[in-house]
Amino acid sequence: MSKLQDGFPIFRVALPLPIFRLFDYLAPENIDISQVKPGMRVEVPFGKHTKCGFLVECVQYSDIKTDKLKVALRLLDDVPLLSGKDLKLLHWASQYYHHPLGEVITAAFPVSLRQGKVAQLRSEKAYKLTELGQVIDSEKFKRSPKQLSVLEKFQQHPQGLSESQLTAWNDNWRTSVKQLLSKELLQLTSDAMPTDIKLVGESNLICNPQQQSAIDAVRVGLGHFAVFLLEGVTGSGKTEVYMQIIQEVLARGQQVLVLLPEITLTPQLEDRFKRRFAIPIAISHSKLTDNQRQHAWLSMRQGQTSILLGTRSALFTPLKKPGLIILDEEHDSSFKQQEGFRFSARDVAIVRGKLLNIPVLLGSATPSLESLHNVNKQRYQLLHLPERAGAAQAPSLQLLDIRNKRMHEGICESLVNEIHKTLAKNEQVLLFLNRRGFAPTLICHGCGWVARCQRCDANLVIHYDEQILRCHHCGQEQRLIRQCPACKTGELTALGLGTERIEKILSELFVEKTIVRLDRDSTQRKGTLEGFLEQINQGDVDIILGTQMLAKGHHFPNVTLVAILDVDSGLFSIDFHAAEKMAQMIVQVSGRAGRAEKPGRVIMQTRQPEHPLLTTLIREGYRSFANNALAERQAALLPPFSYQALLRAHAIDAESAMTFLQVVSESARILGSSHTQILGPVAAPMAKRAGLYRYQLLLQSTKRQDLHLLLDKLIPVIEKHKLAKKVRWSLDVDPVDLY
DNA sequence: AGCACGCCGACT
DNA sequence: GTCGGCGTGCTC
Repeated sequence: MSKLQDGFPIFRVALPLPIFRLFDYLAPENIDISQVKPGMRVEVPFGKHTKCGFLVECVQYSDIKTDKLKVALRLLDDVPLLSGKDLKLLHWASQYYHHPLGEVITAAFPVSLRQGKVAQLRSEKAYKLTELGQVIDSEKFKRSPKQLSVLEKFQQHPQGLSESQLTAWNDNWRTSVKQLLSKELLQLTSDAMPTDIKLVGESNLICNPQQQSAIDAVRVGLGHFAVFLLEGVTGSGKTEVYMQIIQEVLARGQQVLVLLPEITLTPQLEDRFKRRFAIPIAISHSKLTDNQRQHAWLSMRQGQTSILLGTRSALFTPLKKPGLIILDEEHDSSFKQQEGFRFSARDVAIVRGKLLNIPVLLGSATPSLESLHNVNKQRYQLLHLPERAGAAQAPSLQLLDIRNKRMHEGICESLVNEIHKTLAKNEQVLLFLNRRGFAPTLICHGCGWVARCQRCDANLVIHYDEQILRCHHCGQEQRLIRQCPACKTGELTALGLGTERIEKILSELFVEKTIVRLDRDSTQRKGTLEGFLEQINQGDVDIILGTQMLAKGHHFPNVTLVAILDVDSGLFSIDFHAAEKMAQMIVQVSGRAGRAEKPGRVIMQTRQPEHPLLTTLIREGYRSFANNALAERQAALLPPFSYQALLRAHAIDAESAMTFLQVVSESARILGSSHTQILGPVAAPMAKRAGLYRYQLLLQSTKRQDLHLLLDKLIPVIEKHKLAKKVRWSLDVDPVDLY
């Protein structure tokens, strides 16, 4: 215990470590303590090395003996990079998700700032032609077409081009520009930014009354906290609503944060925003370089950019003048971070909106049950858009009972006929199967041997194209074998269906037709997806086949028939979220099809035509389904009518993972209130994965406060446990995947 | 997390 | 006799 003389304060510092403690340091000498503010980055000695931490507070006392305290090396910022409100948000998140503060704060910063680099917005370089460059003759560049195209680009822009303009034109400009600089055909220019970019954006579309009232509702709400749930199917004009509200926020001189679940969706929205708003738009997602993300982060912090479009990790970007947070496709589980700091970007966005006192706009065609529940509780305001803008009709959903029907390897004969009819009308067909590869099982017809992954409790998936067997859980691969390793004589058979196999079947059934398969395997190379989409929209494709990828974002106006080949696989899951996800998937896939004059049809192959989930969804729509599902959750006291936290543990041996959780569960039973339930520990649904044995303990309570108090008490027990290092454990508050 | 310390098996 | 395996404990 040490008290120091006045004016000799102690820094309490959060370090990016997986431990819950803060670390105390003596303030550096010769420092003006009145200028020191929480949130500033501090460089501190730590063990053998030095680390970049975050100042949490300045105090006069420390529980650490004075001789043990080290002196902080230096402050890295003149002013905190995060506002007091954003720091408060991070403190809240650390407490709510029971994750160490240092790691939570780290998550809010771009990589280079985490490492203690100077937070300076690097000004962009710009280039223009030299005099020599202006008179170059193209003959000399026959063998370097890339350089020639760069030169030609510059000839069209004599004032010069900035780095971001070049990137917008062509991602791979750097090498050519470098070469042209050394040939003295290009030069750096410090002239003002070229002004030949289009300054006037497209004008607003005319809205229908529902769109207009949604816009008005949020507009009126600007300037204070409120949550709006914009419910509107694909084609109902959600984006137009977003853009008109954004326009209003911009007019007030404020900034907008727009979050999307996936990277693949950003370019489309970016395009539409760029056409509408004649201002720079910052983009932030994990496929960008650290520098690009830092640039977006700093330019929002300094108020140089007013719109940020990003994924989950962009949620914590500081905003100089926050005006609105939009979270599109709010039901999407990608908003939940699934490792490390397991936060829900949707839920944290709402808390952020509350702290910043600005509205949060959630959008979806298939709102999550949580959000609908919050609407019912009048915590969120519902804004409903009509089925589809204009004359377009909602696609019709129908079940195709395939029991005892003649099948062409997974495709029912009557579906084959429907596909023929659709193609005959020169319309496109979309087939959905959420399983990639050729077949999920390789089995011996002679002895029943099945190809299993050595490291996981899973079968190996046949990838016929690549002639390999691959585990979809750990990625392990081996050559596709031809002989049964067990009996050496039996015939090896591919059991079950994957997209690769369906593609083969389709090419046999529809010989003359062009078929495109879109899944993780077929679109691995950068740009292939874009290429396929272009091909599809030009009408060069007859049948589109794919996985989950197809369910998001992309719209195919000439598709009039959508078939979901295996709808049953989502109906029988141990995870209570499965039904909700299945219904959302069906509606999202069906939203890919059709337009005004050509309404779409959705056919779902099933062996469960009476299943209440399917029948409710089809006869009464998503909202009825959701109401039923909520009633079921309420009866079973499942979320959102109770609160959950899942403690996962994995280890090389099953024994230590299990013992660890047993010890924790015993403490939990003692420490919990009468409103908390401790379920387990049990083996995870896939008990062995990537060579590790996995167990889990579910904590549940009808009172959120009780659950969190229990977790507060449990964390020290977990940390102190001697197996805590051997067993890898993680705590997931509000889990969305019970796997 | 990263690193040091420390105590037990197969090797020059 | 040592080198190194990873179990344990500490970092202000």
